[in-house]
Amino acid sequence: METQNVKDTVRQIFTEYLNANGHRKTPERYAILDTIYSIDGHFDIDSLYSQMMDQENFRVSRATLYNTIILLINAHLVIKHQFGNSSQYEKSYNRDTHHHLICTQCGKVTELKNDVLQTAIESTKLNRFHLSHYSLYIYGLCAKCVRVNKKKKTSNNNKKEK
Amino acid sequence: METQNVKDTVRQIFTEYLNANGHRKTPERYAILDTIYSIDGHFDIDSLYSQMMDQENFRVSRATLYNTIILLINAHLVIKHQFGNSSQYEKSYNRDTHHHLICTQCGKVTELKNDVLQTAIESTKLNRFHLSHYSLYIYGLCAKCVRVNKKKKTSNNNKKEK
DNA sequence: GTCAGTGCAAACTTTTTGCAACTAC
DNA sequence: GTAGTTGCAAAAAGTTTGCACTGAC
Repeated sequence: METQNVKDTVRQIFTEYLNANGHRKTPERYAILDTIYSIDGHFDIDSLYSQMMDQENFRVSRATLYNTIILLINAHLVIKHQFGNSSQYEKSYNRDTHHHLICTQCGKVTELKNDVLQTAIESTKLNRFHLSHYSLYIYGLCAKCVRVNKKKKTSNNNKKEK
Repeated sequence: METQNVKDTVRQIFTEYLNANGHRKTPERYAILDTIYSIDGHFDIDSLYSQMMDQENFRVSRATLYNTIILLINAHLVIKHQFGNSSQYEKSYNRDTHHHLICTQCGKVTELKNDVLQTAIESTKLNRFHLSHYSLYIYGLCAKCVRVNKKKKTSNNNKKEK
């Protein structure tokens, strides 16, 4: 599906959600939705704020961003993650299910797509619990940081030998 | 393994970690470790602070709690979670690997033990990434909240019909 | 016209930091 | 003795809230 198509579809879904819940259809809300669906990967409130100011030239307050994000989460158009210090978000419509590799050293987040894993999680029987969505965070060292650590170790050993 | 045994073992592991990294073995650090290994399930800094004050009668500052927790995470004796607003922690030595069911309505966190799932995750091939640990968070509604919602829905329908 | 939604600033919460006092080594 | 640690308070960072104003309905 093309980007524009996706944007149209999610706008429609959002409209239905707003109608169904008696919320108003404000220009801010659609501008925020549009901006989010222009972003690939993760973002936090601050970078969304900058993006709207600089790229889209649309002025909204942070309070409105927080308010709207909650609506979008409820409409299943955005999902929320909590790695690092601030909450991270990402668009969720028309996206493949994926998992996250998080480097504990540099904080870099990489997406991992794996059908076997996905099936295993989704077919798990849950007692007395009604699944909505899930997040798998895999922590470790990215290739770059493994290299950095090896170098550091070598230079430390040299120091000790002196 | 008995609780006291576990406590002795983790104290020993912590000592080795502190020695290996040139950190001092202060009474605060051991008191914090001990308290953490008295807690079942998750805790945040605030509840750890209260627990040390009230139950253990040991006065430490929050700053020291934050500092020490980082050491314990590095020593693989504690793991950190980020559901809800504040960071949650739990002891990790001698604990079965488990996953988390998080109710999106009431925030209740339940542990889920599932070997099939665990094996599936651990046997996943990761390209250019060196795994350290992982967290699977499953979001949805707990049995209680499903019931609450059903009731609410019914009473809403009644309202509409009036 | 009405009330939900917005912007702004202040408040609040959680975590980090700077610095003087303390203490493990 | 001297550096690593601690406690305290202040600062920072992220998020929520109160309130007057605005605009969607």
